[in-house]
Amino acid sequence: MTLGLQGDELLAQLRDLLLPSPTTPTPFKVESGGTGHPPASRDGRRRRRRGSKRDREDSKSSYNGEQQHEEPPRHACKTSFSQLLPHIHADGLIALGAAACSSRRKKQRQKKISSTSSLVTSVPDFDGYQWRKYGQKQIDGAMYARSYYRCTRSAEQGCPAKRTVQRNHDGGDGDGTPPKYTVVYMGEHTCTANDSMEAPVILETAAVVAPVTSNSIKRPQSHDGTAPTTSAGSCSITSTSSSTATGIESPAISDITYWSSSSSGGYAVDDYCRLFGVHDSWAPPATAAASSLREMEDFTGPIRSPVHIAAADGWTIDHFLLQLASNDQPVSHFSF
DNA sequence: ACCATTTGACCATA
DNA sequence: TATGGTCAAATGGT
Repeated sequence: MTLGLQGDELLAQLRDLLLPSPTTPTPFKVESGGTGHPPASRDGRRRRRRGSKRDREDSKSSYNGEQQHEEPPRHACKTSFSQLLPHIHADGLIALGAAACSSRRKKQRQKKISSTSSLVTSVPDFDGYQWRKYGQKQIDGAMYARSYYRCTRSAEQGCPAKRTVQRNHDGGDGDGTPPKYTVVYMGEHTCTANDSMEAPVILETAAVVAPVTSNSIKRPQSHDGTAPTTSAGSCSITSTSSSTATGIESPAISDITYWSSSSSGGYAVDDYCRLFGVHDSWAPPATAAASSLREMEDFTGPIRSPVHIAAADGWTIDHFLLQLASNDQPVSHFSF
């Protein structure tokens, strides 16, 4: 692959981008404890079980046959996040509702995440973080269902980071172009990567066609044909944020990156595009309320996207370009 | 048996 | 009321 250019320097930058966020001290303290709440009224909700695959197409909701992304191993998933949320007051989250402990009826919800950013990519899965899917929904007017993910560490560390992935209308429709997905990130990662594997990494995915067995951060399980994970990489990003604007300048990205800023927190999901020559065209999601988009000039925030480098021979190669920056081990490459 | 995924139900907000 | 977002039981794969 080619990280050749100012390798060390770029890595250093990447590291700077990566680290701040995950390890950024947060104004709040999340307690990872309290997860072991009893499954209160466990059946407070589910009544009937739909057919295994899908037995209701007429239903207004869900499953549209697309969007199956991987799902990282769930950690303390079943431990209700609601338990944690009340303690979270990160810039992005506003806890709504009241205590949510016993009944699901009182489940807590948070909304209004001020820090959001979106990006369009053909490989939404590899963004260096591990996500756990917690829902999928057919959005009104959208051709494909939207998948909801949250950081796998949300339970353990109360990381408020979330993201939604939705396939765009265009692309991937047999015309040879890989499907594009609009990934919207919400909230900042406050989790600290302790485990080697879950450390924020920049992933380099060299994919050329072929349904790859890329095995970067996630499990191969849902990587069947529908899995968007691999394919020629490309991306562009839009972001509505601004808080930690201490980014580095990436003079060369403007032509492929757009972002809008309006709130706080930022995802610089993009540098890697520049760094590794990933290209993509920004396809403004039809309904994307992405406000004012403007060319990205000063780039800020941590890198959260995958790095895709064209691989020869049609093989997909995933590399972990960067591992936790905390150690001075600049780069680790793994080829699969 | 365990674990990840699916997906209808539930809930909050617009 | 409509829609989006979240929960968690059930399913299916390993």
